[in-house]
Amino acid sequence: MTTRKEVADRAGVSIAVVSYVLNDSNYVKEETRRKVLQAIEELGYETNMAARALKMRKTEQLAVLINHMGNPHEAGLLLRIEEHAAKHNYMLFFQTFQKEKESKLKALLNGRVDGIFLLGQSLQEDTLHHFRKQNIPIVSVTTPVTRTEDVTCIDLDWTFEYARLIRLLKAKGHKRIAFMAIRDPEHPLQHRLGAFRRAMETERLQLEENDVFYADEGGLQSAYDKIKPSLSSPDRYTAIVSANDLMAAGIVAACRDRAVHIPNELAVAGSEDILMSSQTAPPMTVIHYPREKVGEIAMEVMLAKMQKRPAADRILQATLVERKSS
Amino acid sequence: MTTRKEVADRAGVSIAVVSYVLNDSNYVKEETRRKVLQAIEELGYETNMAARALKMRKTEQLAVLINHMGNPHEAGLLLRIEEHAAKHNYMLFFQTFQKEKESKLKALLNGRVDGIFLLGQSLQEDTLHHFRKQNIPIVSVTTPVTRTEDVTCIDLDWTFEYARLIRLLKAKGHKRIAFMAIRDPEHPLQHRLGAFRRAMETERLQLEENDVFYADEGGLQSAYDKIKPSLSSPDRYTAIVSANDLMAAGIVAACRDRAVHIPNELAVAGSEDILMSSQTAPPMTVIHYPREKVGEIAMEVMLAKMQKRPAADRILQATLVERKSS
DNA sequence: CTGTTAGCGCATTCAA
DNA sequence: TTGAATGCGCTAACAG
Repeated sequence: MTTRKEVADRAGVSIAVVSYVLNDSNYVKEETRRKVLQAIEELGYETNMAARALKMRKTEQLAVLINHMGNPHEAGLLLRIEEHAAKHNYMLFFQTFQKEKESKLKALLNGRVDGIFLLGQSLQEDTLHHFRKQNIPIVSVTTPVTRTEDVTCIDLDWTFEYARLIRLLKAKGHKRIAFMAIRDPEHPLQHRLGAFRRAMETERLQLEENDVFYADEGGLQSAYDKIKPSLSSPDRYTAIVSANDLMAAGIVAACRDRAVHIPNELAVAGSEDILMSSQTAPPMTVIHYPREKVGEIAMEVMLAKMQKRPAADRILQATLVERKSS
Repeated sequence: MTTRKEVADRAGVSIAVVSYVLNDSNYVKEETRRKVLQAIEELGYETNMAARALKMRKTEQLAVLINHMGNPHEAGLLLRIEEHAAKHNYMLFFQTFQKEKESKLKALLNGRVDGIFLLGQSLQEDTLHHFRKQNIPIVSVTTPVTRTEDVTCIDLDWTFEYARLIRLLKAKGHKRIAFMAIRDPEHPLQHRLGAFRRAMETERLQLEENDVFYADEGGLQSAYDKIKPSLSSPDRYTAIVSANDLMAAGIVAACRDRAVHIPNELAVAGSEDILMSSQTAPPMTVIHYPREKVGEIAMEVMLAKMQKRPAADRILQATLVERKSS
C-alpha cells in the first residue's frame, strides 16, 4: 500500500505538504504542487479512507435499515437514496433489518456511519438514545408507529391520498371498500391503515371491521392467502385498497384463481406504483408514490441534520394513477 | 464519545486489558473481566470501527457494484448477498455503477472495503490492477465480457440452460426462435446471447440474424419498444426467449397491446424468474435463476479469496419453470 | 495475568 | 511556503 510518506519522499517534501495539496487546505507553491501531484500519479497513491475517518470523526458513510428488500418499492427507494447520496460523496450501507438484530446495531454502526436512514423501521428508545449521544442523525422514510423527536420523517399525507382514491372509487359507485393491512402492530404500514380509516370517515363511508384484512407480512403470497377464502362470499365489499402494491398483486392473483372479475366484481387499488402493478392483469390503479423525490428529500434532510441545520418533517405529494383495475 | 481510555479508568485497569476482554485475545482474571464489562455497560461503550479498521487493515466492509438496481433480479441478488455477508459480520456497500464513475472508484473504495462484488460489471484493466495490488479480491456474479484471472465468477451454464429451454419449445413445435438481447457490446448480458447461439446450434436450430433483437437497455420499456413493430409482420418466429425477465415482460406487454396471443401466436420465455414473471398475463415460462444459492456461494468465494484460499469459478444449476406463456 | 508502548495513515497546529 | 510533531482510538508485541 502506498502511503503519504512514500509520496512525500518521492516528491522531496514532507507529508504535510502532500496533505495540503490533496485537501487544498494550505497554500503550496505551484512547482511543489506539481512535484507532489506527479509523485501521487506515479505511485498510484489513494487516500486511505479509514485513517481519514478516524482523524476527522467523519466517515462519509450512511446506513440504510430496510425492512424487506424483497419489496421493489423499498428497493426503489434505496436506489434513489443511493443516487443522491453518491452525489454528495456518501457511500451507502444497507442492512435488511430485523428486530432481533437491534441490540447488535450499535456495535455494528459505531464509528462507521454519519447517519442512518430508516426504511420502514422503528428503533427502540435506548437505541435512539445511543445514536443521539453520538450525534448520528436518523431520517425515516415512512412514519414509524411511535414518533420520536430526533427522528425526522419523510412521508406522504396518506389520509389525503387515500381520500382522493376513495373519491375515485365512490364516483364509480363503490360504497363498501375493504383494506388489506398487515397484522404486526409494530409494522410501519399500520400508519397507512390509520390514514385509510380517517379518509373513509372524511368521505363519509363506513369501514366495517371485517372488511379490514390483516396479512401476516407484506408479501404477495400472504395477501393472496388472506383474501382468497373471502372471495367466495356472496355479500361483500366491491372494492379493496391495499396498503402496499405487492399485496395488491396478491389480491389480483387470488381473483384470477377464483375467477372474480376485476373491476366488474371487485375493484383493486395499490399504494405505491411499483413496476409490477402496471403489468398485472388487469393493470392496477395505484397511488403513485414519488420515490425519486422522496429519495432526494431524504438525502437533503440528512445533510441538513448532519450539519446541525434545522430539519423538519416533510410531507410530499403523490399522484393517482388510474388503470384498469378500478 | 466513550473511548477505551475512559472504560479503563473507570474499571481501574489499563486500556490493554479492555482490549483483551473485548477481543478475547488474552487471558484476563475473571474478576477483572467483570469489572471491565461493567464499566463498558455503564458507559455504553462501543468499539470505534474506524480505528479498528485502521489498525487491523481490515474493514469488514464489502462493496457491491450493481448495474441496474431497478431490475428486481439484481436487487434480489444484492439482498441475498447481504444476507450471507451479515452472517459473517460484513457490512455491505452498494453502488449503482456507471462506467463514467470508474475513475473515481479507486479513491472511493480505498481503505474502505476488503472485497468487491460485481453484479453485471466489467472493470478496466488498470482498475483491476489497482485492486490486485491492494489485495482486494473481486468476485463477479455474471460472466463479464472480457475474462481476467483475478476476477472469480459465479454464473450458470447458460448454454446448458438455454438448450433445455429450447428443447421445451421444440417439443411444442417451435422451430424459429427469436432472442431479445441488448445492444451495448460491453454489457454482461452479451454472455447470454452467445450462450443462446451455442444452445441453438446444439439443438440443431437455425438462429436467424434478424431474429435477434437488440434492446437499448435491459428494461421493460426498451424491449417493448424494440419488439412491438415486428409483431405485425406475418411471417415470423413463433417463440422468443429474452436475456432477462424485465425485457420478457416488455414483450408480453407489447403482445397484449398488439393483440398477439401468448402462447398460441407467440411463446415467450425469460431467464431469471423474478416475481413479476409469475404475475404477467399469462404467467411466464422462465429459467429459474437460483439467486439464494448464488448469493451464498458468492460470499463463500469472497471469504475464501480474502483468506487467500484458492477459489475457482463456480457454475450453478438452474431449473426450468414452465408456465402459461409457452 | 496486566501494563507500557509503538505504530496504523491521516489532518493540523505551531514554528520556522 | 514548508516541516516537525501530536493525537484520533485501537491492537498486539513485549516486559514485567
